[in-house]
Amino acid sequence: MIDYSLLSLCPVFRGIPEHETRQLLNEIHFQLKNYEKDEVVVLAGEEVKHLLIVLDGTVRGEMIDYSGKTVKIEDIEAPKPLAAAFLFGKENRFPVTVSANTKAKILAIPVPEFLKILQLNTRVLRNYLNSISSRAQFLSQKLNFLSFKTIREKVAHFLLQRAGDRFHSFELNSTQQQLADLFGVTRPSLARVLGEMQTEGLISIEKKTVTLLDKNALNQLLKNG
Amino acid sequence: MIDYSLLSLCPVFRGIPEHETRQLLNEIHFQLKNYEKDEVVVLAGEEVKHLLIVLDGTVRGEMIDYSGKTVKIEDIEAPKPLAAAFLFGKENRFPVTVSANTKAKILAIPVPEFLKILQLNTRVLRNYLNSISSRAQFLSQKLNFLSFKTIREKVAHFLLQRAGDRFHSFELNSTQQQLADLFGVTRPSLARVLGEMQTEGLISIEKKTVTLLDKNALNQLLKNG
DNA sequence: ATCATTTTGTAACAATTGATACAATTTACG
DNA sequence: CGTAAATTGTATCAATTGTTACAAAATGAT
Repeated sequence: MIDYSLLSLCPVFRGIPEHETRQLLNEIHFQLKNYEKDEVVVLAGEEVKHLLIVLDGTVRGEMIDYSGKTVKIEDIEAPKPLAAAFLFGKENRFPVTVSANTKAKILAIPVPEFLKILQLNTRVLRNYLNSISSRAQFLSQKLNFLSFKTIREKVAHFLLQRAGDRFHSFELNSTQQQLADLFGVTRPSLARVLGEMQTEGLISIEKKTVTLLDKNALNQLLKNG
Repeated sequence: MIDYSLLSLCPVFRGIPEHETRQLLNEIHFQLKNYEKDEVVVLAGEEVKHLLIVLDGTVRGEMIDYSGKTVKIEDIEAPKPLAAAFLFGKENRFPVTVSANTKAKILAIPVPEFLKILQLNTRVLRNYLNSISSRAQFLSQKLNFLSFKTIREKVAHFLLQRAGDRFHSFELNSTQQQLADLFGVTRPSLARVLGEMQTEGLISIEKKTVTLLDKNALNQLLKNG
């Protein structure tokens, strides 16, 4: 019924031998649900009572705006979990409405049963902790980055991080456009700031090599932000 | 040696009877470390190998900027954990250097031992999962909020969220200044946008009562952002 | 009710960034 | 090497927001 070799590709069960996964699932209650194309899997706002893992087919998450219309779409394929980050915490409700893109099979493990698994198997526990921790760290970094308001600050932060403690120059392996997208600004605006920083003697750019000429001044830019 | 009643006030051991906590700690290896005032507890960049819980005194986390100077300070008091969010995940290194503000006593539980506790006690597991999940959810919300670039978008999002699906008006219990701080903008800029929205017939403000006159238009603002 | 304090509305100007366009330079590839 | 494509530098103008200042309105305390 369940393709256990597929499950071991899922972030939660990664690195766990097939027979061990089979054994784990034997110890607990779970449900296998089949959905037809375009059938609704969960509604936004519904309480998250199960860990849902897509075993077959793909599903889509649709944001509903405040007037009730569909906005954004994100696809989730097998064998990915559906709401792994919302199983616990204060607001454990689905942020999106999920519908099946195709015929889909979904494994639903009730939260208390999943807790049992976490306590039975150290590897699953580590996998799960790692995945939500990584997510929190990723969000934290991104948030920290967004806290810099001006382009100058973002660039200074980026340059200093890339150079690290020891070095004063490094190779830039992305284009200005990619950088601009990362910063959420337009390409000409980024180029303007880079140009200004060069004329001010803060940095120098030679082809793809960036050299930091005045690290203290760059740091100063961050403090006064 | 350890004040177990204090430990039960710590987020990780919340709601666990004193004798149970004592029993749990008996099952594992841990260390109790004493620090003198201004002694360094951990260095930024060091790998996180233990869950650290402040049992006595207070410590401070100091960000080190790229030139090696101290920047920001955050105080952590007993009985709070030190790096609970960085025990797992890809980048499990301390983001800050931590020093003792006063004489301090710190409980250090090695990560593998903490994993044991998580598997022994469901309540501790739930506590810990809830705390890092809540953190991720909080960050996610904040990030989502910051994704709105213009003040109009931020205001529209805020208004629609506050009103919810059903209502068209609500009481504002904060001042414009507080709202402006929340949005990360200046007070006059916020007032300007609120004024514009009123003349455009999107909202009306009467004292502290905000009424949404055109929810569809407000939603439209978010989509085209 | 009156007065001091806080909050809000508004205006003028500066600073920053976005949008668009185009030339100069670099890169990739035959 | 030479040419097409991609990337970068730069300019101009519009839009948004910040800064500063001050008056109007609301609030709170006496």
